[in-house]
Amino acid sequence: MEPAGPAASAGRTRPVRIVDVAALAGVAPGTASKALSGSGQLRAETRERVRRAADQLGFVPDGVGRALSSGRSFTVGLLTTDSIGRFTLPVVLGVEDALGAGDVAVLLCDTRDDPLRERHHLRSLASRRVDGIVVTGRRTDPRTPVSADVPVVYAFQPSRREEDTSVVVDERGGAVAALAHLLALGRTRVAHITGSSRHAAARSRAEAVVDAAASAGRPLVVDPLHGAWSEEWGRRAVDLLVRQVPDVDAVSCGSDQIARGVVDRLRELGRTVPDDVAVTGFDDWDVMALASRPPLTTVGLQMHEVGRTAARLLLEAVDGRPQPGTVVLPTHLVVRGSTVA
Amino acid sequence: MEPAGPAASAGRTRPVRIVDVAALAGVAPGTASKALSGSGQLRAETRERVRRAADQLGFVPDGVGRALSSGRSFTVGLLTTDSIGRFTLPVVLGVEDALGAGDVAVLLCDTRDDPLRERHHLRSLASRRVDGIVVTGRRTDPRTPVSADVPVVYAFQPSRREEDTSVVVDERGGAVAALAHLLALGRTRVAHITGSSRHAAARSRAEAVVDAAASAGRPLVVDPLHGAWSEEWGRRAVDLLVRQVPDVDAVSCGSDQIARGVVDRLRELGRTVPDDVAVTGFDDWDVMALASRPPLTTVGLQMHEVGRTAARLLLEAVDGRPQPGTVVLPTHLVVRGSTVA
DNA sequence: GTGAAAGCGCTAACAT
DNA sequence: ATGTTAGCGCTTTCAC
Repeated sequence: MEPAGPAASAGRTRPVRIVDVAALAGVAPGTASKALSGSGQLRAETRERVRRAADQLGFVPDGVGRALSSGRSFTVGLLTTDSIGRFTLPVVLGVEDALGAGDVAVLLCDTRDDPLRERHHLRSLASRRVDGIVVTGRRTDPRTPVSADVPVVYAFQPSRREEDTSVVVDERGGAVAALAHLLALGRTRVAHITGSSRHAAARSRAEAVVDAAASAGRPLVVDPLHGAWSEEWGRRAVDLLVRQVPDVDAVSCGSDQIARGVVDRLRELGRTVPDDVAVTGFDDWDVMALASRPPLTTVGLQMHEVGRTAARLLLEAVDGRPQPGTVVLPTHLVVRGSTVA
Repeated sequence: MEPAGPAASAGRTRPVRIVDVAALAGVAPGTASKALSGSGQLRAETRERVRRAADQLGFVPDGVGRALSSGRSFTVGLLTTDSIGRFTLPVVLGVEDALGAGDVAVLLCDTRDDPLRERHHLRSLASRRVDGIVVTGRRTDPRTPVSADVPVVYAFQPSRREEDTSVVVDERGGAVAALAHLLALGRTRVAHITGSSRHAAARSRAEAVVDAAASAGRPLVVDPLHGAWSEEWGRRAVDLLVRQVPDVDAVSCGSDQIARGVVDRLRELGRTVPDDVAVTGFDDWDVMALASRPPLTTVGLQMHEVGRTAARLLLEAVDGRPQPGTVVLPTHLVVRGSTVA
């Protein structure tokens, strides 16, 4: 098993080990280890000499050996409960970003909502001695906690157990901000169109809008319209809405997809957006928000930041400073043509 | 460092090692190892006894120890050259799918098109002693090969070096199939609207359409219109097109986004799709293809299969059976309402 | 067919 | 401040 693969390119030389570095630098392996890891008490000159030797030989420490002796693998697991999609993707990237910058690597595990697969992956992660696990999922409904022997942080989809560490987005705050924006524009007859009430996201956003509208003295003109998370539903909901409330002048939507359908249908019915009706979306999904005519005012979720924060909290926990509880990250209202001309 | 973390849940017991299993089964550690890995010559009865002991203790072999002694980490790297997106995502999932099913884990590395980051990640992968690397990227332009000491397979975006192993999609074939479909429908005045000619994908698809149209005796009514990969360009291109060729009766598009813009604008101009003008997309991106009115006939790319195939080829190479050269995967024409009523 | 022993490459505790 | 020693958990010769 010496020089095997033909696909190699540059230096297919027997890998350099720390003993080689130590020998070249004229020190003991243990000393070389300390010098390179920055631990222990070494003369600066020695440290430098070892470092140069390592550079010269192109030494890349063997993470496997290190993991075995140190008990830390410098690797974390990233468990996505449903297939990575539009929502989880930025979370994944945020995690990778925050971790990869150090030298912690990320093991990707996709469970596809299958408990069997989840167990399999947790086993696999355990056997690889990961230092911690980030769990993420597309829905916001709290999930059953995973059982692991290492710290776990939940990103976007929180754990049902409150003392676990979760990082979520302030959906209610975002929904309220969008509504406040509409009211500040002088709109008085606002409706809310959103997705299935079986999703916590739809429920909490709708509740927040209803409450905020009521306490502003401008209750919604109709109860929230629940349907699918699709453009098609957005279009259909508009038909229902204008029949009931012909003079509606603002629509707050539960997603950008719905909002795009709403905008399209309003235009087809001869209503001008935003002059006749102002519309807000939710998610700030560029593909929808920017392609819409006019582009959508919407609530940005900063999913990337959710991932980064989760990664940071995980590293803290791995270092023995767990932070139980849920961190709620603020959203960000992005104002575009669907509310102001 | 015994029972440390507070975040754990179920069995925070000192991990079971193979010596424990061996002791319970009444054999030597080496024998237990053989029994569990299925190697060596053992009496079936012994093998079974060890297996039961392992089950009973809930033994999960330590991958780190195993990697160190066996030289194989049962882990591969997944290097995405540009941020994982709509195209690379299914590839990533395909890779994870094909690998995770066995017990090979996937280390996720996102380089964001930054050569420095790429080097950093390659180093990280090398230090973790991955058994191989899958490289993927959103563009189809061949890329500079990566240099690694382990087998590498390129997925979707091929390597510039032909003897490397690459898995790509038959874009030309897909483009030709879409055109053939339009011609079979009896359309005679076909145009092609696509993305920037700086993308290999736009160029090769356009060339294929031009050639196939010409050799079918139905040359395109205008040269391919190159622009952006956006709905907006699709809409604008329609305006240009109908001015030049008022009686155009089919449009082949380089992407679903463009196709959706084309369909929308045609409808706004009073042309019926597909009766007056038939339109084909490319990618089969559900968000666009299904939300379009009518839904798009389009070329499915089977990116998931690209990932799976790449993973399989990588495992072969890791096992000492490299398969140099490029594998071209077929596309799949999905017929919907934008070409047939 | 099974046991004993020697490492894989590194770090950490202890000696010096 | 540096060298020495003893493992981390597993696999893999090589004896028996």
